[in-house]
Amino acid sequence: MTRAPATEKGRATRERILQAAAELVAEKGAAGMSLDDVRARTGASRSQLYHYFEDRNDLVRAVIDVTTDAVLDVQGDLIGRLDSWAAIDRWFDALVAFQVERQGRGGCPIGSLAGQLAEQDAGARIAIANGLERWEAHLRDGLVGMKARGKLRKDADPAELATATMASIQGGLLLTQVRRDPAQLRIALDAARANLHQKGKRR
Amino acid sequence: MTRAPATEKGRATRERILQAAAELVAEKGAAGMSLDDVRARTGASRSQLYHYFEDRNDLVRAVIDVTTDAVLDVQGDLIGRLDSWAAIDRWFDALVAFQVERQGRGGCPIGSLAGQLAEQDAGARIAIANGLERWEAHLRDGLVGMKARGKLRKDADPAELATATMASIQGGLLLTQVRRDPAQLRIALDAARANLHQKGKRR
DNA sequence: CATCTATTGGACTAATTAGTCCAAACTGTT
DNA sequence: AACAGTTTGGACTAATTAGTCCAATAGATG
Repeated sequence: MTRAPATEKGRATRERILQAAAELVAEKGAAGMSLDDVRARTGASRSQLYHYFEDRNDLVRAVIDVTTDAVLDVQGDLIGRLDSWAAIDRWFDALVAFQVERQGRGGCPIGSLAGQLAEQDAGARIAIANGLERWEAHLRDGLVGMKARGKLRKDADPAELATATMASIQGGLLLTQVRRDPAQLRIALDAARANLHQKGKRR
Repeated sequence: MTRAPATEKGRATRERILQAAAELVAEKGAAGMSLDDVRARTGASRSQLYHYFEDRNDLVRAVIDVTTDAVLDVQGDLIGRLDSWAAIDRWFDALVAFQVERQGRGGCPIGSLAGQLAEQDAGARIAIANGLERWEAHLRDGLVGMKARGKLRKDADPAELATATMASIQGGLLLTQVRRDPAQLRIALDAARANLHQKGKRR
């Protein structure tokens, strides 16, 4: 049978494979990651790949989860308490700073996978949706808290605000990636911030 | 030599190949489109592919351009005169309606290619950037006109507003695609609209 | 130690891939 | 009809791909 490692050694092997696969997907895209690449980078044998993963798709889906973990991890504390304007500003600034550092390369590691996999593999699409949901939940929770403390107008809908903000983030990252210009994300986030502050309900 | 067809017949062949390639990229992703797929769908021989295109990458880049044409074309008149609130609302409504019709599938044909190609092929990245720029230019032009006619506040920056709006569109489409829920785009566009109306300058 | 399971090596298959090349067929021009 | 350039057919190469299978080894457990 495949899948869950029973020993510590097995767990380490699985981890090694998964880590290498995630790197390769980030470097060469999901379609560009080959099992031979993974083997070359880890020294693992074919048997090991198929011992810990059903098949290629299973590995890719695991990569999505591990990539989500990494994205949330890199945002660290910032994302944990998004319940004040100052915290949100710090978070936005960090997102932009990260893109400046990377010179606009790479886009969103999760969002990029959407275009690559959403229409090709239903399981992958769900995994990506889950990843984005985990992300969005942090913001939504923060906004709920802010509303409770009267920092948001009374008829504001934290869920919708969180969604609109995520859209600005993803779109801003996409434009940043394609144009190699972090200012694109800055502009999108400034607009997202204004929308959060927005006082009047529309539509 | 390759490239430009000299006769009408040649032009038709090139067009047939390009059309099939664009369909296949839309269906199976850029990496999933194989030259044999194109051959099968068009009945073209290998020589024909390499007669009209340098290589696979050249074909993909041509697909990007033709896809951009199609995206702008489908938005037809709506996109030509985005110089009133009513026109913008009609445009947004049409974008959402289109996603409802497609049940949230597919995302943005251009934006999806970004995640697939931006980091793998510099030429493709440029082509995508050009495509998005052509799109954004329509909105920017409309906003410039609105500002001239006093429909936008005096210190509004049409270029930045257009960029922020494009980010909302792309992000909204990405969320719609991943979640199979056109309401995601609706929410993003409502926020974009509010931002366009925005009176106060921030930052 | 004996045994059972987890882990690993690696040969092998079968299919698909992009790209090259040469000769044939077609088309318009003189 | 003869010629020149364009277009086409398709065999061929060389590389890469995911996946299967069997036997060997390592490690834990009684």
